Amino acid sequence: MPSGSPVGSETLRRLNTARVLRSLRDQGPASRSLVAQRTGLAKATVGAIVADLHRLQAIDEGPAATSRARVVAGRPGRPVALGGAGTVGLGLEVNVGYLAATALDLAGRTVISHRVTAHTGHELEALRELARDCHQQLTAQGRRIIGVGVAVPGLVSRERGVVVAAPNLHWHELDLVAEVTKALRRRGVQPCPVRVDNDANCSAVAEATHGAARGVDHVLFLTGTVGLGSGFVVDGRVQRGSTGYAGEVGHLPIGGSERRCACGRRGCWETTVGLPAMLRATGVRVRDAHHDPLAAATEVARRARADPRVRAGVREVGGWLGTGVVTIAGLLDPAAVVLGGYFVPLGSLLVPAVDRALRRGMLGHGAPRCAVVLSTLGLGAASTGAATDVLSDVFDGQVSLA
Amino acid sequence: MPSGSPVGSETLRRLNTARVLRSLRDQGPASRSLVAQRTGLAKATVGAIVADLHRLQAIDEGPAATSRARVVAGRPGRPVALGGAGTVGLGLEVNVGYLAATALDLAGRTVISHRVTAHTGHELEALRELARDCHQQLTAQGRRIIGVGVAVPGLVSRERGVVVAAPNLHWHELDLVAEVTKALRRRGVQPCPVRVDNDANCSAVAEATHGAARGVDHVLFLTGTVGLGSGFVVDGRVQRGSTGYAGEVGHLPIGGSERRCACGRRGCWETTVGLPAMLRATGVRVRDAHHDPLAAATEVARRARADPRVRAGVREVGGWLGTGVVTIAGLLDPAAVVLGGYFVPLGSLLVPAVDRALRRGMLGHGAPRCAVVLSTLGLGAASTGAATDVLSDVFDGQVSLA
DNA sequence: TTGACTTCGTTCACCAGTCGTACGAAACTG
DNA sequence: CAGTTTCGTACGACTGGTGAACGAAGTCAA
Repeated sequence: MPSGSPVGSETLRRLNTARVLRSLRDQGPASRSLVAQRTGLAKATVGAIVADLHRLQAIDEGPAATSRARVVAGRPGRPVALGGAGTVGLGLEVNVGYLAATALDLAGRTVISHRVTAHTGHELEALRELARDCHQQLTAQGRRIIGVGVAVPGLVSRERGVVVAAPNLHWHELDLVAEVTKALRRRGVQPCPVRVDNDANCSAVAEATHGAARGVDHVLFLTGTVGLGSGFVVDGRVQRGSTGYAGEVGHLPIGGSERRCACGRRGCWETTVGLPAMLRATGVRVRDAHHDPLAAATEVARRARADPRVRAGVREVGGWLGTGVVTIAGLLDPAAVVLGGYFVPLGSLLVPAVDRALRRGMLGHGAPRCAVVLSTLGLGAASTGAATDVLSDVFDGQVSLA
Repeated sequence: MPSGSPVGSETLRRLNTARVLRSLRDQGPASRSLVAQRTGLAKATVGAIVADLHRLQAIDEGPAATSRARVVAGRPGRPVALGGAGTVGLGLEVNVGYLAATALDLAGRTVISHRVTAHTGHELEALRELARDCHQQLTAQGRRIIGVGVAVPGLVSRERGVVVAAPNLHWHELDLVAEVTKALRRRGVQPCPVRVDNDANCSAVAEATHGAARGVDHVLFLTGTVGLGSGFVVDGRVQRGSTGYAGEVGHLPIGGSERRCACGRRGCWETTVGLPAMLRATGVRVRDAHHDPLAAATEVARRARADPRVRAGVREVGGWLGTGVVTIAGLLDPAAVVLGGYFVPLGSLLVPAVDRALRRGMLGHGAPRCAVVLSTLGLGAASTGAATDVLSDVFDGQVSLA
């Protein structure tokens, strides 16, 4: 129960502005009068809020509907839609060898989408440069950046803005928020807030908002790489647990494997469903699988089409995947499970396996079964999610646009 | 993201009133001026809010501090404390053969604490009567009942106010909210809102607010009965998942048991840590264990003191309990795990076992380990939690006291 | 005892925000 | 072109929070 800041009348405006924004996002463009109806606010209030948003270039005001489309008599309303040329959230992803950037406007449209490679070991410099470039590009367009989110493959402390440990990048206790903030500092420009998050969490947000599970309230995202990542998103917000370690599923004792895990223990789930386990089960050998899990999985999928033994191997891994999903889904009760990462190329075999496990394993009670779907966002997921997370502060009324 | 109701100025007052109440609850009694400092509100605002609360008998105004206790010069403040004779939340628990009632005031003090037995099959009548009695008793004291929460051993739909299935009570699709509301209806008295919840969820709330994990932000509660119940409480609120089945941990595939479960499948966790499993592992035979798990566990504990083989059995079950806790805690990342139900009498053996499993099983990364503690609330836990849940609407600012 | 000093709680004028009503604007209908 | 319907805004009333000012109620020291 965070104490937050004292509640004055500007909070009221922020909350009601957020109401209007959510209505426009979730129920589509509408006239002021319809928005008033949908939100329960007075017409005058909506008028004032829309005027504010217009001034901030957060919305587009369409022309009156053409006469043929209208049904009733009376003065036609001027439809208002999210968009405008003003406000964006910027999401950045750092990873081994590459970086990605996505900027989204309030309507969820992609304003910037970059992907650059970086020399291993020089990711931080590349990130600083990418952040600067995007910032410059957006401000040159006259846009205001609500905030910057950075997705990192590792453990992060959100409160401190620090990457606690990102082994693949060889980062430890790196104050990434400070780094990026410094990179964006420029004279005459007020600094925009920067935050850090785990890349799987970001991807989860992206899938729950723009991707395969768009609009679903409780979404479990599982991504296969060399290890395993996950994120649980409720109403657009990641559930983090007390220390932020919630969702570190790779090392849960699931699957009863006796193989020793990289973490030093035995029985970790990822020793049965990580990419190495998949390659082992299928007998497929791929060079440099660690550096490109997607290519490796695509190769496995290709071989599986011809070779029944490879298919059987994929199904075996799918079984372990299903076992874990049953446990996690039984505990969290998501409405949808999204599989991402290397699971995607193998989806045609893995999704049915997980689905079957869920059908067998979940308690019935007549509840609607949770859906299993494949990630649709691909490589831009993490940066998209980071940008979305920044924007959701506005839609939640936690932050003012002004 | 629930749409809620439109935000007017009375919402502002509700939110700020909640701020004041939380400050008094979490940081103790204080003068108006200190509350203003703690909440960030203006002195004038706090004065107005306190006046409102006083009028509603939600607070007690103490005398000025005695001169000897004071440190600084200046006019002494009149300390304000939660309490008053006005506002309470009422919690009811139905179970097989007995019912319990707890009424709490805003300070968390127990105003009513009843426990009655009921003939099996007649629990609903007994519940109606108990609700009526408590209601009458409280209104006779001039108290206002914010709401009534009913704890039920079974699956409930909170939105519909319906008990979906409570096998032990032989209830199916029972509209319990309607039943209790009807029982409380009386001419001249405005109806007070009634809600239903699972009993384990209620107990979890109670432990996280008044019990063994008081004040902890993320609390996992596990209660052993014939089966297994759980609840995950974040900042005083139960996490329910998309369909309300979150926390149905008994039938998760944990522990690798091959024994057939009552649900018809194999491998359910409760076949290794439920009361029958404990009796099996220890070789202790108790008559009517199903009807009094606590007595059965107490008998096991007694025998364990003398017989090392019984101790070994308890430890074996403790090991399975630990395995499951590691999985669940790894996923949810609670700051504390509270063991309740039949686990309590066996705590001196089970807590160390679970603790050990956590030490071995959780990823380190230097994070503070999550604590394992025993429930302290005993049989009143569920009704206390139901009452607490009702009151937390006030502390969250979702409901006005007026 | 008394006056200086400090802190508390309230009063008051002001501001921000929402609401309902009224009214002009902008369409359609016949 | 008058009648009708709906849209969007202007305006006054009301609620609630805020800072400044002020009386109240203590302590402290001469």
